[in-house]
Amino acid sequence: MPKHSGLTSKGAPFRVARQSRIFQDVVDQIQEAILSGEFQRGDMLPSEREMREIFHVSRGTLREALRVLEQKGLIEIRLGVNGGAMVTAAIAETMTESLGLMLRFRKISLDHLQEFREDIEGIVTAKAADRAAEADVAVLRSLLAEAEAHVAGGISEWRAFLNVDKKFHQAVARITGNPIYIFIHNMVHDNIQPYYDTFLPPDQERLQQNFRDLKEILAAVESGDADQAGDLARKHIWRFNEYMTKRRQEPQG
Amino acid sequence: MPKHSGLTSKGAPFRVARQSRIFQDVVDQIQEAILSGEFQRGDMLPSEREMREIFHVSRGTLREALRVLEQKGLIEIRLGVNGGAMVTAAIAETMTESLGLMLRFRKISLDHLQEFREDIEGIVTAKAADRAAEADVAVLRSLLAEAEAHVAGGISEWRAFLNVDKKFHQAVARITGNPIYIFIHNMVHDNIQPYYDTFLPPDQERLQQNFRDLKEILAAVESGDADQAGDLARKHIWRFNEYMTKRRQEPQG
DNA sequence: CTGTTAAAATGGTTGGATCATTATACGTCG
DNA sequence: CGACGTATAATGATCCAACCATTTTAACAG
Repeated sequence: MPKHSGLTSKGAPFRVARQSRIFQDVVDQIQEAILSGEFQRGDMLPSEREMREIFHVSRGTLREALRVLEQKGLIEIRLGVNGGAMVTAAIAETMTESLGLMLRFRKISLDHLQEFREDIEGIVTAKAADRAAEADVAVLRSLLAEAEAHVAGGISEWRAFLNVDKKFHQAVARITGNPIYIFIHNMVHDNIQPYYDTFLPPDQERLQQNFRDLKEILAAVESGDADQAGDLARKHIWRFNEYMTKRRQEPQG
Repeated sequence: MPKHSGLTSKGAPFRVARQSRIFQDVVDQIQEAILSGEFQRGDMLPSEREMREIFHVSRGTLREALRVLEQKGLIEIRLGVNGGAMVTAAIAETMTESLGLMLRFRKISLDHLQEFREDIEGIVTAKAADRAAEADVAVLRSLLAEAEAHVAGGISEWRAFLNVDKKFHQAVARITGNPIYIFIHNMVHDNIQPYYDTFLPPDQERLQQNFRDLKEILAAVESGDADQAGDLARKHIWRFNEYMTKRRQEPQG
């Protein structure tokens, strides 16, 4: 059971009524202050010794509250003079970490994640094809040119190419205009990437294949053909997944 | 920046090298013990006073570590004798909470979430139509019958109907065989539900419409028509979103 | 002006004491 | 004997006061 969801879910009119847990009250108050905009991203919370007096709690209790807020991705704590708790908004990062935990916990497998990634990439790309303005397409063209340069450089620029590839897909996600797709896309990508790094050795043929994929995807987006753009994106991811899966099972043989 | 992702992402071979933070070391050790299976779900960690001696840290430091693990969804702490830190695996719940934070933080809007939900529901249902075995269909049929009974009961059973509706969609997600879809589906649902409760008053006509939707979706799944199943599911969600959006803007005038 | 050093602010850690909660064992009374 | 209250002990929650470690800033020496 989550300690408290954003709104009282389930229609149940009662809360768990757990008194105790003073630090939770501190967490709630600070969280509200942040969410209400009273503290903006980048603002510093008062020092621990000040807040200790404000809330009338011991420093230990206050620090437990700060640990929770830090883990939620709402604040970041730095050391030294002028240090302290700074408001951040790294919620997406904590979700990425949670997905990583699920993977390591075997609640989901890499295969599952790969399947999901195909779908997300397909949907996102299809939507992008529907909604892309000329300026958006220009961004993609620019990234494609960058990628082409790295292809010319051969496998020595493999990593640089992958970096541009990531930027390309991020740019596509951004075109949808819906930040959830950007979040989900990054979350999945960041958790799959380490496996690519481990099991996908640099390879000239795959470098070129990848580039051709991007080129075709861009063409489909340009022409506004959502269905084809989606299909191409799915196949693009699928190819990589397929190859990685093979490589992943070879070594263990 | 996330304190540490599941694997060293980005290919950067270095860590941030922050010494300090003894509690982080404790967090890492306990987390590893849990992820490695040394502690299974339901197991109890030693008491604070025991762990204080094991790790050679003060109780305050240890408690900060436990707070972090609790917030991560890895443990749950209960009070009283026989209380203590119990290993749980409520990672999905923390992600649901994080999505709620994003909503409240205005990093994403309800409209964005609704769009995403249409896509997820469409994909999931299409996949279910592809993969449903006879036993799976039987479960859906049973749920549909349950729903029908509540429809007959009229709007007084509105909430009961919604409950079955949720179960139906969850069952569909389960048919995909991919736990990510279940997670994502629940995460989105649980964050949207409160808005439905607030802005969608019970209504006989909508109750029947909803039931008809489920019936059609089941039929599509039964016949294995993935495309139609996906379309129906999308439209099903879309209709509700559309209506809610209208109602949501009326009161504000 | 530059490099070094001292001071101060701030988070991090410690130890010990006490309070609050709760399962369990015990005992009392019907 | 059984139901109900009560004492007990284990465990987390909180507090307090001191001290350590890190880092910025200012003062200072050359």
